[in-house]
Amino acid sequence: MKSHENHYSSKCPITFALEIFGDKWSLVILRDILFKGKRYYSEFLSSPEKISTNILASRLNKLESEGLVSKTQDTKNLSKYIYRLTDKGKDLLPLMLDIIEWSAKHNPQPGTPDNIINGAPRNLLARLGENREELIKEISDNLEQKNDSRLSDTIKSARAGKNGAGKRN
Amino acid sequence: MKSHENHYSSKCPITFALEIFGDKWSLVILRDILFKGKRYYSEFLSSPEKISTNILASRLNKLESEGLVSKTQDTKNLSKYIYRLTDKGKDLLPLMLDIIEWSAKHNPQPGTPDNIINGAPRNLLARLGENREELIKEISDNLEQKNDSRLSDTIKSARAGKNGAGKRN
DNA sequence: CCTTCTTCTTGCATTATGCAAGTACTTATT
DNA sequence: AATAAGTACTTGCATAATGCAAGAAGAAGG
Repeated sequence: MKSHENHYSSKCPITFALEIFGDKWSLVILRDILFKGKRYYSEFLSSPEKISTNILASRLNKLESEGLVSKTQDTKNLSKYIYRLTDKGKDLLPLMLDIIEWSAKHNPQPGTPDNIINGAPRNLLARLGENREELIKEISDNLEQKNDSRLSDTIKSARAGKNGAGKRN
Repeated sequence: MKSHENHYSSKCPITFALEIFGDKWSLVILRDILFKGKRYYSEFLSSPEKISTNILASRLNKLESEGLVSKTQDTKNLSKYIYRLTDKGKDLLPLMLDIIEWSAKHNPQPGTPDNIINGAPRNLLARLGENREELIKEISDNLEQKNDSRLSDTIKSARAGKNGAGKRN
């Protein structure tokens, strides 16, 4: 990046944000971490959207350099790296929930199971309407959980994704 | 788009949303309508981000076909068209406000005027914290206003943008 | 060792975006 | 009426971003 294009300059907040995560893949990666509990390169690769390896590497690198994601070596397997959200990355949770709500409202999907409303888990949407702040805190607090048994039903269903009748695309 | 790529299929809400406005320019256009009160092609062209004419035309066309924006001929000048947000487009306002809040928190900008916090108007941020729903309703209701004199201070300052000490980039 | 796992990198094809010029219609000016 | 200026685009070509397939390098497992 040339110095006169530095985005830490006087500019609109929308432009600032778009330069950091306004591409085709960054929010998909953040979704995988936030809602699917993913942490490894290979886990991101296995998502249904099929990001290619070079793009994934470059996005993870950018997200790390922007301070949204941290990268640490897995002490149990030195060829693996653990990607986690920083506080700056976790602060995107409200935004992600807004996207989910908007899509749930405007993406009519006939014939999906009862517990999924337009691609979003029903109880996640319900809790969004009831107590948004509580849900945000719960998801945020549970980010480091490795064992599903300690997770709430809301988070479990969110991580399960297309549970029930999964017709893939 | 091939039929098997139709985004109205069983898929995650994040992916659904990204296919509609997850590009470099859509949210910039929506920002101009929501916060700057812009409605004409030439007004979008004059934004500091300098979108090129072909991209602007194709994005407006896509936003219209996705139902976020409506296009009507200006009865006072038949060579002009008015672009407005539909309800589906207006429903992105909470998302836009979250982006603004995130950027305001994480985009440190030294030496900007007192009324601008990291690129966002101070009183907009204040009202976001105090009564978010009221602010959303106010901005939404005032979208059709042509005459600035009837707008609240919050909306006026938001539309003014880099008011005070505008160093451009 | 030798194979497999894991995280990338590299080279090349395809798609998206950027830039400059041109077109068609409408409005304003002379 | 003729000309110029305004407005919303389109078109052709250059550059940049993304997609795909293969390969490289260190770690783990047998």
